Parts: sequence; structure tokens; C-alpha cells
Amino acid sequence: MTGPQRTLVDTVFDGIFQLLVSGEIPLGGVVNEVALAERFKVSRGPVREAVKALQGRGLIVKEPYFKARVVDLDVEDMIEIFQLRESVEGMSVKLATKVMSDEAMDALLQDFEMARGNGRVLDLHVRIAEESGNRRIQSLLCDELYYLLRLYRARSGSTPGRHDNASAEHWQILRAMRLRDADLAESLMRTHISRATEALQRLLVTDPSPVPPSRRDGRRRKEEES
Amino acid sequence: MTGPQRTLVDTVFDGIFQLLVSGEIPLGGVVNEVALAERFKVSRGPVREAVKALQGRGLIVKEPYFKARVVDLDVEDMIEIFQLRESVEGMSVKLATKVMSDEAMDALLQDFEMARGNGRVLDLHVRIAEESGNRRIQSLLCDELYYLLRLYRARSGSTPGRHDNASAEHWQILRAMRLRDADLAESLMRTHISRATEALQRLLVTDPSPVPPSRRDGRRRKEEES
DNA sequence: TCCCTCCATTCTGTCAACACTTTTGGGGAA
DNA sequence: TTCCCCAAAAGTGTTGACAGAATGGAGGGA
Repeated sequence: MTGPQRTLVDTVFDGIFQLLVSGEIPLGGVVNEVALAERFKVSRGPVREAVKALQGRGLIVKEPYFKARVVDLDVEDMIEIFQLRESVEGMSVKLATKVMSDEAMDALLQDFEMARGNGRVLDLHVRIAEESGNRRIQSLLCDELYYLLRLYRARSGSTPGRHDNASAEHWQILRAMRLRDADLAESLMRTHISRATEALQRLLVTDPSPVPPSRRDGRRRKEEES
Repeated sequence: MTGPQRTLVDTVFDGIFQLLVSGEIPLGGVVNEVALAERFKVSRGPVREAVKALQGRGLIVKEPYFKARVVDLDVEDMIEIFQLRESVEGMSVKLATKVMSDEAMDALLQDFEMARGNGRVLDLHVRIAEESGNRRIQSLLCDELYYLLRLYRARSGSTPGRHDNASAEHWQILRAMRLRDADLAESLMRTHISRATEALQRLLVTDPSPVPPSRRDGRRRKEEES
């Protein structure tokens, strides 16, 4: 009842995740259990379970008796994720528009006004998911998809030249929410994300490999941390 | 190349899952590591990892140093899942309608004709997800949500009196797909699932606890219950 | 020179034992 | 009787060691 009673598995889980987003273990890189165990000063058991958990979240892929590897996200993966986001976030904002109280709505608008200065864009999506009242949708968006987004953006810079448009589109969504027009809000959100998807698809036809793969080059020794 | 090279964790994973769907471990029941280890004739290590994997899929919930428990799905959980399904399966059928080849479309219609005899309803949803071309949507639907559906239906019988309607709605969806009307197919699918959601909501206001805690326990071991 | 085979190395899978935490149940005091 | 405290029991967290599989390279033969 005092502390959150964190277990080693949780600590290692967060630690490995930090290694991923920081790029210390690159996308597609090998995840070595013993190296991680040494690094975090624990045995291999907690590391194995943490890797298993990350595998469950799709951040690490593994086959029996093969090395575990960080998921290798390319543009096509991102397109798939954005297609999924388009549908789910549409439902998310639709539900939020219906169930949010007037007070929560005002608070949301105020928060968004305040956070306008810094460049945080994803926060609105997170807030809407939290207000949707659907824990499963919230978990899917916040605990799974946004992790992958952060992972991808950590490698290849965020989609360029869209922040200005995105901000305007965010305002439109908020207006529809305040007017309690759930269907309009859903439609706007879907269009909003669909635009990002199209940007990715343009990226796909323009340059099939936006990040030159330094990873496919087979087995180099010790391509991870020391 | 020859054998699938299954590991003990996979075996135990499937074994525990069978215990869940068979109801031998009831929803909300405790999951004892040592008892499972004895039952499957393995050590606690593989059991722990399998439980961790099931936890990652949302079938088992656990807090540090507390007993692990099977997720206790109630009607509200199902409503949340169906809201998520409505959005995702709408996108799923929309994508499938766009990307499926004519041959695949014909095969789908034929398969559906053939499977018309037996009462399998979910198969169409699975097939559509497989044909969507979006692996992440397919994984979400087939590997996560449908597991939970099966778990819920194993306890409380499938939503009654809807199979006849469902079949007609399935045919409408298939017709829209064959006409390559992606938006219509999406709309029909969303309405289709929305109807099931409304049935659940009626269940909620009619009888808040559709399954009284008469938890049929097919257990003969010392597994306790509070 | 190329390729096949075999072996050493490395890493993952599994196990039994130990340490820590929670729960349980009994005994004593108000 | 009721409540609180404490010790035993049960269960989870963690560890180190051992076994099996896959990778990488050396050596021999065509």
C-alpha cells in the first residue's frame, strides 16, 4: 500500500524500452539476453520475461531458438498502423464527443490552448483516447500504437511539413466535439489521419527506402552496446 | 524447416488457453503457477513466461506478488470490444474490398457458400481480416479480440436469436464487396456489429449480471475460491 | 578456388533452489 | 466476543547452472 512495489521485470522492461527509443539498440538490431542481464545487473530470468512482454506488445520479434530482434518498422508498417489508427481514433473521438461532460470538454479545450506553445502534437490524440471512456481503445492507442510511433519517429524524423496543417485540423476536431457533433468529429479525425497516411504513401512511391538500411547487412559482430 | 520446433512455452501457452476456454479455470479464477507446472510436467519457468504472454494478450491480469487471475469479462467489457470491432472491422472490410483480386473474391464467396451449413459465424470476419492486406489489423482481430470473444462466449452462451439476422447481413456485406463498393461494405459491417453492440447494451439494462456467480467449477483439485 | 563437413563458440530453453512478499490462522489482551 | 499482533504457510520473484540448438569458422576434398 506504500510503494508501487515495482518488480525487476518492470524495471528491465522500461530499461529495454529506453534502449529502443534512444536508438542504442537500432531497429532490427539483436536483443541479447545475457548482455542485457549484465547491463541491468540482474539474472536472465527477468530479462526473458521483459523481452516476452515487449514481444507481446510487438516491439520485439522472436522465433524459437533464434535471436530476438527489435521490430523493423518500415514505411509499409507505418501505413498499416495509420490505417488502423484512422478507424480506431475515429471511434475514439466519436465516443469521447458523446460521453464527455461539459466540464471535461472545457478542460480539454483549455489544456489544448495551454499546450499550444510547445510542439506536442500527439497529446490531443492521447487526451481524446483517455476521454473516450473505452479502456480497450485507450490501451490500444496509448499502450501499443503510440509506442510504435515513437519508435519509428525516433529513427526517421517526424513527417515533415505537416505540423501547421495538423494544428488547424486539430482545432476543427475540437470545434466539432464542443458542438457535440460526434459524426462530424469522427469524420474530421479520419480525414486528419488519412492525410498523414497519404503523406506516407507518397514517401513510399518517391523513395522506397527513406532510411538507407544499415541493418540488412548480415551478421556483424557486437552490433549492440558494450 | 521440417518441424515447427515448438518450445515448451508455446505448449504451455496453448494448454492454459484450453483450460480457459474449457472453463476449467473459470473467469476471474486464480492461476497458480506451481499447480500448472505440475499439471504440464514442466518447471515454473515456462509457465511464468506463458502466463506473461497471456497477460500481454489481456487474458490474464496480474499484480506483483499477487495471484494471477483470469480476466473477468463482463458485459461492459464486451461492449467496449464491440465498439472497437465496429471501427476496425469496418476498416478491415473496406481495405479487403479494395485490394482483393477477383479470384480471391470468388474464392471467398465460394467458401462462404460451403460453410453455410454449419453454424460458424465468425469465420467470415476472420477471412475478411486475412484478406485486408493489413497484418496489424489481422493480428488485432484474429489474435486478440477473437480470443476474448471465445472466452466470453464459452461462459455465457452466444448472443441468442441473432444468427438468422447475422447471416442476412453477411450476405449484404459480401454483395457490397463483390460490387467493389468499399464504403458501402464498411457501412454495412459497422451497422452489422453495431446491432450486436446494441443487443449487449439491452442486456446491460435488462439484467446487469447475465451470468450469476454460479461459476460452474469443474475443478476437483484444491484450487480455492473466495 | 569453391564447397561440403565437422567442431567450437554463442545463445536460447529449461530446471531446481533460494529469497522475498502476501496471506492465513491462532493466541492473547481489552 | 472482538480485535490486534505475530508466526507459519503458501505463492511469487529471482538466481545460477545445465542442456540443447544455431551460428561461424577451420579444415579437407573436388
